[in-house]
Amino acid sequence: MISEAAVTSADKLFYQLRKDIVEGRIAAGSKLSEMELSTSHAVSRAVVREAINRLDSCHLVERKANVGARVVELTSEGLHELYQVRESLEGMAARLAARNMSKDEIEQLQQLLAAHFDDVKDGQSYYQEAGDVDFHYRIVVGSKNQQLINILINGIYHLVRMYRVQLGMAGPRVTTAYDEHRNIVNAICNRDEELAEMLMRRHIQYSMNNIQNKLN
Amino acid sequence: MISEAAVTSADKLFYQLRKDIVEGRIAAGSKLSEMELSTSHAVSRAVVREAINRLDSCHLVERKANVGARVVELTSEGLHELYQVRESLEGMAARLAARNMSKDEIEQLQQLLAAHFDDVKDGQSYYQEAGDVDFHYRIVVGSKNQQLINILINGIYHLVRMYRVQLGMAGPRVTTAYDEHRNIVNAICNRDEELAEMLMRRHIQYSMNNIQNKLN
DNA sequence: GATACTAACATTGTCGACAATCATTAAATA
DNA sequence: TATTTAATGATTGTCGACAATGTTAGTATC
Repeated sequence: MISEAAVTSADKLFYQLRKDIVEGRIAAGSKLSEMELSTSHAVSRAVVREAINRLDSCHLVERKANVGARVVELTSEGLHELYQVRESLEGMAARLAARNMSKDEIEQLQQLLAAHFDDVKDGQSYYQEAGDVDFHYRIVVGSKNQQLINILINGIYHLVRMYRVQLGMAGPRVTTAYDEHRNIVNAICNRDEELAEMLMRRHIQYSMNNIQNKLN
Repeated sequence: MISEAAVTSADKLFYQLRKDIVEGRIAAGSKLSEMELSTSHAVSRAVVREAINRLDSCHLVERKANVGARVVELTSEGLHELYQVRESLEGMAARLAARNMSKDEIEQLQQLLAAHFDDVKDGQSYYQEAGDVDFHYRIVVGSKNQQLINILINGIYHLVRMYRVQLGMAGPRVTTAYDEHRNIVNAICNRDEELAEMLMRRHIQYSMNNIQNKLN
């Protein structure tokens, strides 16, 4: 989807730990011991420290000086706050995508949606999440705003995925999410910035309500 | 304004370098040499590396593996992108502030505005920027959204300040900005989320247009 | 003279050891 | 017995040295 070449050891460890945290192999709220990771992954503490620093950058762990780093906890408030930020940023992304996406990019987006539709029709809800992620990625990238792309893709999305993975995906939203996606694409295709932003914000609000239920 | 206790050496160096970059003592686009900083600040390269990593986290420098870190460049596009993100996030902050600020906090905000007004009346535009920064800080904090607070205050604001400091503050916006602030406070006081967000977004758009002129 | 290769240099990445700080436990005192 | 204090152990912070990579200058070849 998006290539992240790991050139240095710290890169590799960072990607590995990020994956382990997002997918729950390292439990939420648990402590990250530098020594332990150092021995288990066969690298020096320096690269462990650098990896942990980067996890801190994308808000997956919290560091305290002279104490250590803990994986963030998944709470109802945290999810709420995260999705408010997401609503705001992705709303802007949709607006900018309507302004800046090329005809080609829009066409590809429509094709993606068509493929997505076939999956829904055939009842293959298995691919739904990957499709959803891909959809949002393309719009964010289509905004052409590097700052925005960076904050969302290198930062917030991993935390979002952590909530989704560890709380389990919802079922009955598959088809309605498709309709929402279609309307957003139409707005972008019509270069209607205002509508694209509004629809994206609502889409994310619905999405949060859907996950929120799992947490209570 | 907001206390950041520097407990470790890396903290101190990070704050120092951040200040030097924001205020232009370390030129935009220049390279950060680990050895050089290590000797000039009398610390080991390990703390320099940690400090640089943190500068990377708040988008003040860009790192390339096996090559090094450079201070970001100040470009017209960069400013534009930054302010689009700011508009989106601070708009949401104003909305949430209208929802979540306590009566006390709102009253303090009004007092701040009154003091600000006295300054404007007396022609002391000198304090205008500090006042403006303080104003925006309080609304962001008033949102009570930790994720939002973190992204803005520990991340974006320093880059914003970098643009403002190095491009010089604008003059004729002092009084009109005051009016905009007053309207925003009124909306928050009336718990009008919709209006608060809209006014904040416009306020930031105006603010950007004002700085944009300096770059061309 | 321009280009490709090579070698020396400079810079970043990684490592293991030591110093500083925090957490825990045990002892002492009220 | 509850609370404070001291000492011990474990963990993080910092350091200097070595390894790996990128850069540059010089040489050779076409």
